[in-house]
Amino acid sequence: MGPTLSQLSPSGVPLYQQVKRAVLAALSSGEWKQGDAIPPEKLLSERFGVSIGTLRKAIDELVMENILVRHQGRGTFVAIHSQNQHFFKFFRVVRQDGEKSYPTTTLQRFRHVKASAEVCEKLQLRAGAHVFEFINVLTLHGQKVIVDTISVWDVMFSGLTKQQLRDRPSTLYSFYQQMFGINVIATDERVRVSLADADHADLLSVEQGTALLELRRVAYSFHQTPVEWRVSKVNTQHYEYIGQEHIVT
Amino acid sequence: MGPTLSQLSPSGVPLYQQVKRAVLAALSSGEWKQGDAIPPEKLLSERFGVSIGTLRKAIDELVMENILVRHQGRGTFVAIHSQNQHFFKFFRVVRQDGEKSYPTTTLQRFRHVKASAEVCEKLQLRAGAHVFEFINVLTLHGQKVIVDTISVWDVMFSGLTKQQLRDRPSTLYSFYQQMFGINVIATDERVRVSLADADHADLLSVEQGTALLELRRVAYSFHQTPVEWRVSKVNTQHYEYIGQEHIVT
DNA sequence: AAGTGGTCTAGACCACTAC
DNA sequence: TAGTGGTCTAGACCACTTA
Repeated sequence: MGPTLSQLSPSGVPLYQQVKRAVLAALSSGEWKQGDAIPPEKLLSERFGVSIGTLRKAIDELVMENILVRHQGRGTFVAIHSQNQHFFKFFRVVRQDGEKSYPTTTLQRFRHVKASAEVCEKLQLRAGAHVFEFINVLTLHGQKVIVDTISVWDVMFSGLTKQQLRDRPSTLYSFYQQMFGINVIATDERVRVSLADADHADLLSVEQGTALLELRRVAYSFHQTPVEWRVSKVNTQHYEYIGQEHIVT
Repeated sequence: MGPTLSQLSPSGVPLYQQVKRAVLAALSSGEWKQGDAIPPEKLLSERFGVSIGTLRKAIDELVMENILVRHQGRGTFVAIHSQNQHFFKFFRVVRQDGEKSYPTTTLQRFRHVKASAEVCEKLQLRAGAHVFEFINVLTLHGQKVIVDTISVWDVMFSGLTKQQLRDRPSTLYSFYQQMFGINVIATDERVRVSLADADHADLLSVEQGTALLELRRVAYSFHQTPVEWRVSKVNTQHYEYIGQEHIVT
């Protein structure tokens, strides 16, 4: 254990933000892994040399960002993506009657290719970098509703295979965590309309030229590092996308 | 001023949440209006009979929900919708290069009609209630991009006229605040694809049958009271919808 | 019973704003 | 200079979980 934060930095940066950074550092260094309980608040406040109130303010923000989860009486844990409510933070397609359902995934294609200019830009890669590109078809209530085309940097996901993707027992982001130690904590998602090409029409069992919802998403890990580029095409005949949900007051 | 909250309610509900409710009550009663500074924290903590820390926790949550805005050294204010960053919380259509721009609005139609079954459901009105229904065309960078069809309950917006809507100097939600004391604080927005009918094709200068993005939004005030039902049709040829924005960590 | 997070207090001092 | 919100402390007691 090093020196306390308050001794290190009279930098004008609030203490609780320094604590937050230190916790994030411990997370991305792998000191605490997904599903782990982190040390109790009392212990952490001593480790960082701050009061319990300051420590709690730092943890509060990390909880708000879905990076940690608190359970009264049990402890504070590193968030797991496969948990219900967290999953639907990132998966926002529901039936038009509002019914939420877990999708089942079918891996359609898996390639190792040179990244296109667009992929390089979105993933902040230098030109000529290679990516794994794979296509998933998602089924909801027995209907094929979504086609995901996903690109990830081959260096970051070194060793990724078709078989691993097929066999993963959990959600994709949970798989990223378990196999590669990569935590998806935020996304930037844009929506537009596009028309089904021959491939998508086939995969979704619709006519070519059918209007589809097109989601374009960059997923980020700690320190705003982009880790995944995804284009989803959604058949919204019976489904819809949750753009903004009610904030309860 | 009444008795303090802590004396009133040993109900098991956390004090800071009771404080939050009391502040919301003062807001919806009109004691503090949009743009007003609310009393200083010290004073409020005495009024509600709680410590400054507890009072701050209540205010913190209201700030997080964009209902209040803090300015260090100046005070805490009731949020105004026409403020830049707040406006784009609700208006989430941007150019595909990411450029944000304020829309200009043209009122296309204004009617006083019996609410349809769907409108009754969304606004939680009893069958047979009447609404004002009006249609706006929104222009971005000189192009007609969005058609909004908006319904509000006539009782809640009593006296609303075509002329008022045409002459309003500010955003629609700011207008709701100023003229009717109605604060929009949250929305529930769903997105799907639809094809342009003759009317929308005409208003947007596109071919009939063009694929458009369809946003279906319920806007809520305090206590989850629905105040507006809106269906927006967006031409996403050069624009896109922000589904989820990056959370900075 | 022991240990965890959840709430709450009663201050202190600092940074910023207005006068 | 006075008044505001922003940060921070060093506790206390409560509610919940686990054993």
